[in-house]
Amino acid sequence: MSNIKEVCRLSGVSTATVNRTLRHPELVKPQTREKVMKAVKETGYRPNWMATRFKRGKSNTIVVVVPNLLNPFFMQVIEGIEHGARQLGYNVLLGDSAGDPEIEHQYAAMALNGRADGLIQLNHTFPFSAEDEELGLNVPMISVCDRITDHKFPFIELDNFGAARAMTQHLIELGHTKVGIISGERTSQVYLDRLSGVIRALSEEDILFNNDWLVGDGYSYNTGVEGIKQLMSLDSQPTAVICFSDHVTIGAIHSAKELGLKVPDDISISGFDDITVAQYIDPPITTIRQPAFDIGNKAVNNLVNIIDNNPSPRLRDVFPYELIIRKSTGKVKET
Amino acid sequence: MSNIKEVCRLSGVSTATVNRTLRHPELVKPQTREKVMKAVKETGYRPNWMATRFKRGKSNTIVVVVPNLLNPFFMQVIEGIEHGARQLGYNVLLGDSAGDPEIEHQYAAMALNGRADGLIQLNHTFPFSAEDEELGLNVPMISVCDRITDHKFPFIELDNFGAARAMTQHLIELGHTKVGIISGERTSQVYLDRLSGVIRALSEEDILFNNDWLVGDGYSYNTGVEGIKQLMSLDSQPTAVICFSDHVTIGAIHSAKELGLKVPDDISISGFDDITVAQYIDPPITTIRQPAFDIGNKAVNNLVNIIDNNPSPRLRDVFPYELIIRKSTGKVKET
DNA sequence: TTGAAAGCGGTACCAC
DNA sequence: GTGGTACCGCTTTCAA
Repeated sequence: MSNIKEVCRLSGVSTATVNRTLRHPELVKPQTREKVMKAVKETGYRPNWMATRFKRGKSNTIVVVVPNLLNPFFMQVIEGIEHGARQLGYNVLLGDSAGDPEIEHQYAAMALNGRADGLIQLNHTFPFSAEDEELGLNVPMISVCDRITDHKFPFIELDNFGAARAMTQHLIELGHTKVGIISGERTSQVYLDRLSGVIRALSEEDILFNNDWLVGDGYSYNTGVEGIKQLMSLDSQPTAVICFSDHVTIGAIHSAKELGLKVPDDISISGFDDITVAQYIDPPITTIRQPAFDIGNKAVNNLVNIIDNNPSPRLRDVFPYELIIRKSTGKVKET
Repeated sequence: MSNIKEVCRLSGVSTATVNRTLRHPELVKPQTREKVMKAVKETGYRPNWMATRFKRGKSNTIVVVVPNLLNPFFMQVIEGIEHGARQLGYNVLLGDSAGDPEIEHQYAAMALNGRADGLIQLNHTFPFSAEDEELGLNVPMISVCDRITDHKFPFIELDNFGAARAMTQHLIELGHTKVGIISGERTSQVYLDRLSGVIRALSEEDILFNNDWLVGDGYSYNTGVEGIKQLMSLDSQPTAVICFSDHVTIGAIHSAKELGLKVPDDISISGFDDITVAQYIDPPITTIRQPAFDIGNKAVNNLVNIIDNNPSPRLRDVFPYELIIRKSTGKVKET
């Protein structure tokens, strides 16, 4: 790999001029410019990225910490991040934490030693460890899809309360009063917001929420499988079940069918996210669409603003949901 | 952010000693070591990553170029890459090319200016552009899941020929002789390998492959939807269809059902990849399992060996498939 | 066992 | 418009 001095030798100018030619060509006399460009071409010179970043004291890199790469919803958020980052001149370091706090810590630390300029966190757990407290104070950071409770970090999220409420209203309109939930992770704020959306919609119609119908604690297919088994083993069973992610819904529908139930004739099951496959499931899933790409895109933009010291005054950015009605929910069965 | 000099001041030693204490503690007198460590703690010193990498002339970073983040199969490969990279002390830069050669080129160029030490390519298109020819010569690079035809780059892939042959044999055992294909991208070597696996298995039983039954050119759900429509509009229709990815299979099953066909009673449909959702589809998909995580893991390991100048003598690494028989394939319908 | 010092390759200020 | 040069922060050689 050739360096700037090589170019100097060939073109007979100083490093300053070579640099100027490349960064501010308008300040260089055309003839000089040509000489330099010719030498650049001949040597195949490309400015050393490390040297440049080092000198400038900026990495133009952000870290994205994800709990799980296999969920298309997260990946769509990351698509949005990646797309935005590229447009803003940033690179994306992928940090698959697999839920391990130690790994999260490693990735988070990258923002402390100049490896990265900022951090996007797709989890709701923070600080990752006690030592990470300093992160929050010193590192541009933003939380997506979930809020970090009790900490003052900017975050971007769906109107989870409204979405859950709308889904519940949809079920009530279909005649359901016995509404169950297969929840996502209980430790998250998202869980609380969605739960209260459901309860609110029910209470607006004077329907009482039955706590026995609240099961599940995760986002996997198996959460749905087990959730349905659990709900269907109860003496009094819900006629409709809201799952907190489409993966859970897919597991739940599968499980319901295995128990001999017809969806939606015997039981209505709805989802969250509207991942692409939702429409190809049998029956196609009624769900809440999240603008995942836009959320990711907004996240980088806000993050880069923080990095550039133009932080948005607001801590919270909320995106609207969209209720997508398909075939996995239907009128309540007459009994 | 404090630097090494700060630590020098506080501990009263030279930069050399501070550095040694951190990198080769055994060479430093215990008392000195303590002094230094105390100063490190007090200042919260972390060696500047950019400076270190710059000085060492190595980025410890690899770029992964993916055509599509929404396919769980790719993502599982990337999980394997990420996991292996972390263990080897490397970071992963995510390059979502979205199939755009210009973007691929941008990411590929990172390996030419010291931004990254190497490149893993999950596509089969290369060179991305004419200028990228130099990449192949100068940059540690490895191709995964697909082979770059006509270029001498190391690659890692499934035994696609064997897998397609095994799947076809499975269908033949079920009595099928009319076997159709909904193909993945036709420009890829994977396509050719799988196609010839199917044809071979058929010819071994003296069954002729009908070219009208070869449709499709992609990996999306919609490829499957359209593929089935196309096959079912023929005068003579296949009784079994092999899809080249599970996404395609999911679309195909959905489409078949919409046409009023029962799977597998009226038509058998099989897949490739064994992504997690395959088992939750109705009917659960008969498919070829690819050891995606291991493939990714192997890829980084090989790549890092190349980076370290210990390239494996072999250009090709093949992983074994596993035939997973579920319910989307069944005995041929008597007519 | 420790310290002095020469870089790594660009960048950008300042002088001409 | 151009060139000389100090410097970013760390690493490592060499000498003490």
